[in-house]
Amino acid sequence: MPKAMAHWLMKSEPDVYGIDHLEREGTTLWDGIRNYQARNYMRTMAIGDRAFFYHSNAKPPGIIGLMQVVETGLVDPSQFDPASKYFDGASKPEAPRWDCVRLGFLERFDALLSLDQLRQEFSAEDLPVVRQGNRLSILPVSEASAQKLLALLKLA
DNA sequence: GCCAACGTTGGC
DNA sequence: GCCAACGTTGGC
Repeated sequence: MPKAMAHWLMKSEPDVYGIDHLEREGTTLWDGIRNYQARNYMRTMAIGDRAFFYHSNAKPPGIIGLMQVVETGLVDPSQFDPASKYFDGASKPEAPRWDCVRLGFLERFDALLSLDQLRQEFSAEDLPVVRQGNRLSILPVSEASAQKLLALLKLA
């Protein structure tokens, strides 16, 4: 039996890169991740995995769309670009410190599922993004929570 | 604009 | 290896 696809939650600020940008471009390199835990989660992603697109620093913040992993194990080019805010002088091309994945647009939901609503429906154990102070921009979503999220998002 | 949470850095 | 200082995230 094939391994079941995993689900993720990935944050981005809509003013910087939101669901509108992704819908327009079709796919995007999820670059600029400079947190080891988030990077390590990306390393465990497989092609076909799905990710909920979460708008952070938005009014209100919440889940707005669905993406699919289309390419894995890519070197993040911004770490070598001195003009980039994500430039990392300590990372060497022969041993890149940061990598990323490519994500494809799947769906934009009719209504955003706000953080307030998420807090009503999920505990911090079931969906870590609702935990106060959680700054990690990439989080795993359990299969049960993913199915519940999809049901809630389709209902809206 | 404030500030809680928390990862990272650097002195020792 | 400890931990204080610092910087960043991101909700409010």
